[in-house]
This record gives sequence, structure tokens and C-alpha cells, in this order.
Amino acid sequence: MSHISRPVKATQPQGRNDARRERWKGHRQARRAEFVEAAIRAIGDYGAEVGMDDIAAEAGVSKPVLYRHFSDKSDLYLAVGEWGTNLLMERIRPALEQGGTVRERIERIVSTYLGVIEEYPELYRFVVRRNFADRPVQTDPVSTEKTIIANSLSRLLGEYLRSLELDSGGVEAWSHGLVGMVQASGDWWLERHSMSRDDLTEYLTKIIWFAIDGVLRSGGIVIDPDQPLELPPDLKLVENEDV
Amino acid sequence: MSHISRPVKATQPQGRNDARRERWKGHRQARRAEFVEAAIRAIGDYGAEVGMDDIAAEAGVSKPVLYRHFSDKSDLYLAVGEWGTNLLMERIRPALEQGGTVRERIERIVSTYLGVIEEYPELYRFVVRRNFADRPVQTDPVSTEKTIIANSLSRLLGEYLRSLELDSGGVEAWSHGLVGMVQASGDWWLERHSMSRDDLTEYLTKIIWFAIDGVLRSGGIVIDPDQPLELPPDLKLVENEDV
DNA sequence: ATTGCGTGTTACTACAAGTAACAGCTACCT
DNA sequence: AGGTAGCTGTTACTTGTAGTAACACGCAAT
Repeated sequence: MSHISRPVKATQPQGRNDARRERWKGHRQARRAEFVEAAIRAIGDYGAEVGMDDIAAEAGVSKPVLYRHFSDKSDLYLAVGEWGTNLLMERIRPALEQGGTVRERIERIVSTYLGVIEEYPELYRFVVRRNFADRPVQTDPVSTEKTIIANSLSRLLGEYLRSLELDSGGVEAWSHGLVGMVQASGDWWLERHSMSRDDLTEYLTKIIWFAIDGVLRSGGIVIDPDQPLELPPDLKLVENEDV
Repeated sequence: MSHISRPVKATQPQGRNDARRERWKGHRQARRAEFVEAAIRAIGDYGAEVGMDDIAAEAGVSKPVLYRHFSDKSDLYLAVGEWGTNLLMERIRPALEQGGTVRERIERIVSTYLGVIEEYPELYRFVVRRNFADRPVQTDPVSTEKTIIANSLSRLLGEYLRSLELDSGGVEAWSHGLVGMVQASGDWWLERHSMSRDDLTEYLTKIIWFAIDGVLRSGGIVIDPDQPLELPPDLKLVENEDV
């Protein structure tokens, strides 16, 4: 019988603290993070087709050790996707919080995104293409990542439209659509590289602004994309928060 | 030794016609089409996770018979994707060729697309999620399908912008982006179904038009989306034709 | 009668994900 | 001092699915 249980028991027999458990608390999380990073290095080396044998070898352990921290390959895949999502959000957050015009804000977000997929192309392919159909969409890192960004954009657009007393019924569809637009263009660019990142950033910024501008104009609002715009200060990116 | 070679030999020993070959010419194609349709039924029954055993059973044959017509599972997956692409193009073509206003044209295309993924949800998931990473993007049915549509849109937009003497440098990125937008919104809608198809169609039609309108406006052109628009009559959807 | 194209089948291989079953270390508890 | 909970390590092994070997057969054309 394996003397490691998965998941770690949430309760203790006598409800008493046992320092033996505390001893390993942070260690287990650090170990898991170490394996995720090993997976990312292996993906970089072997490509999106990487197997659990290669990931274990990169981590310097045998497969059973990996399987003590991840229930299966899709669990590891999920953790890798979360790593990528966190990286992306860490990079995008400053781009959002920094001031400037609408165009500058959109440009920074798009450029940051393209920079991340350019820096980690195999990781991107691993995450985007290796969708495990047995997982509900909610736990799919691609969908999770897109949903996080789409929901944040929904909230931004929704609050803005409502503050202008415009119809906000389409913000969820539009947000997913805009995220899909950037991702699809990025996907094409990653494979084709027929233009520079700066050129693509500019073209995408334009069409994103045109789409948003059209929504505002349909409500009679005209905004100059090159004037600084104050956004609601409490607005921040949150995960899976409904609009 | 198997007496079936893959692929069928293109030449004959004496360069003489042998009617025994002609006997099977159409049959082989019909058989293959039959297996593709069996695969589609099996996907409908078992979901996107369907295995080759189940597909063979649905076709009423054993696996070796399937493998005489498809080199591997990804080859069958490719054929299924082509089936889906052809279905989509067959449905979209009338929507494109029919006259009307810009808004009406866009609306028909979007509605047709959403209708197809609603009618074949498991097929959609099979094609969209089961990307075989060992296949180059060019033979990936998802990318192929999106590329066909994006390239057609590129050509439409490019010719239009050039006829108006506007910068058409971004049409490829925009086209892939617009296709990605519709697909991402459709993906979200298929999982969430939080609004009707007609509502989603209307919202998507709006933002697509806003995006295109913005491109035109940036060149000083203003077009009424509710006026009938004559498109170049020789323009038609073609596969992988460069802009 | 032979041959080229198809059909059929079961048993089998290959590979990668995932696990059984063991040994051992160390800090904490009794 | 001895027992225990948490971790570490390993190799051999199972499982499931894709894919194939190797055979027999039918039928129209040669």
C-alpha cells in the first residue's frame, strides 16, 4: 500500500495538531512547482508532444514521484496552463494599470500577449493544441485563460457601457470574440511570421479599437482613442467573476 | 503479405489498361466516404473521445479494413474535418452569393456558422479540440477550415480596400482575427448557451461590421451597412489562395 | 487457371500512461 | 528508545488504445 495518500487528508483523527504534517506543508507546494517548471523545460526541449517519461527525466525523478503530485497527465497539463496564465496575467497587469490613451493601453496588452507566445512557442502549442476533451471547459487551461481575460474585458466593457447607459447585453460575446480575435491572429502569426510583431500589434490594436469604437458610436458616444482615458480605479482583473 | 498497397499504385507494369483496376475506381472513394460518415455517427454517439474500435464497429467492419483506407487516426480525423469544412462551405456559399445589404450578408454567414456548430456539437468538439500536434498546421482541419475562410475574407477585404486605394497590409491578420472572433464566441456560446442564437448572431454581426467599418472609416470611406452592396461578381471562396 | 482488386477475420505488437509493491530517511510523538 | 507520519527512492508491471501481421476468400478480368 502506498504510504502517500492523494489528496492529503483534510482532517486528523484526534483533531490535534501534528507537527509532522506542518513539516511538509510548504515543501509539497514547492516540489509541485518544481515539477511544473521541469515540464515547461521539457516542452521547450522536446516540443508539445512531450511524454511523462521525458518530463520525469527532466525533473530528475521517476514517474511514480510525478504521479504523487499530479493525478494524471491532464492534471499536470492543467498546472502548466495555469503557470502560463499566471505569467501572462503578470505581464498584462502592468500594461493595464499603467496610464495612457485607449490606443496605448490596447497596444500594450496586445504586444505583451504576442511577446509571451513568441517567447514560449512550444508551451503555447502545448497549451492551445493539447486540449483534453475529458475535461470540462471550466478546467481547460486554454478556456480558463481566455475566460479570465474575456471576463475581465466583459467587466470593463460592461461597466463602461452601463455608465454611458448603453446596451451591455453583448459584452460577454464581444469579449470572448475579441480574445478569440487576438488569439487567432497570434496563432496565425506564430506559424507564418509574415509580418513583424510591431506591425501585427498595430493592426490588431486598430481593429480592436474599431470594434469598441463602433459599440460606443452605436450609442452616440465618440471617444478620441489618442486622448488619455481615466478608467474606474477599482477595476482589476479577476478570475471567473460574472459580469 | 498484404495484397493491398497504400497508396494505390499510379503506374502499371506494361502501361496497358487493366479493367480490373477500373472496376474498383469509384468504389474505393465511396467506401472511404462511408467510413467518414460512420466516424461522424460514432462521434455523435460516443463524443469527441471516440476510439478506432468504436468507429470500426459503427462502420460494421474490423479495424484493419479502416486502416486500408486511412493511414492512421489523424488521417481519419483529417477526413472528418474536411467533411465538416465542406458542409460549412456548402452552407455558407449561398449566404455569400445571395444579394442584400452588408449587414444581411454578414448576418447570414454568422448565423449559418452558428447553426452548423449547434447541429454538430460533438463533431465540432472533435475537430476543434483534437488537434494532432504531429500534424503540420497546414493539414490541421481546424486551421485549414479557418484558413480557407480567412483567406477568402482576406481576398474580399483586400480587393475592396485596394479598389478604394486604402492600406491592405493588415487584411490577413484581420481576417484570421475575425474568423477567430466568430469561432471563440461560438465556442463560448456552445458551452454556455446563455443567449439565443439570433441574439448572438446580432451581436456578432454588429461587432464584425464595426470592425470593418472602422477600417473603411480610417481611409475616409463611410458605407451604410443597410444599403445593398454590389460585390465583385467573380469573387468566390477558394482554398489557400494567397491574397 | 491465374491475377488484381477488393472483402473478411483474429491474434498480435508497440507504446505511453499510469500503478503495485517494495525499501529507506527524518523529524515528531509517545 | 521505539513507533509513526510525512516524505524520498526504485523497477517491474498493468492497462488501454492505436496500429499491424498474416491468413482466407470472392469476383471480374485476363
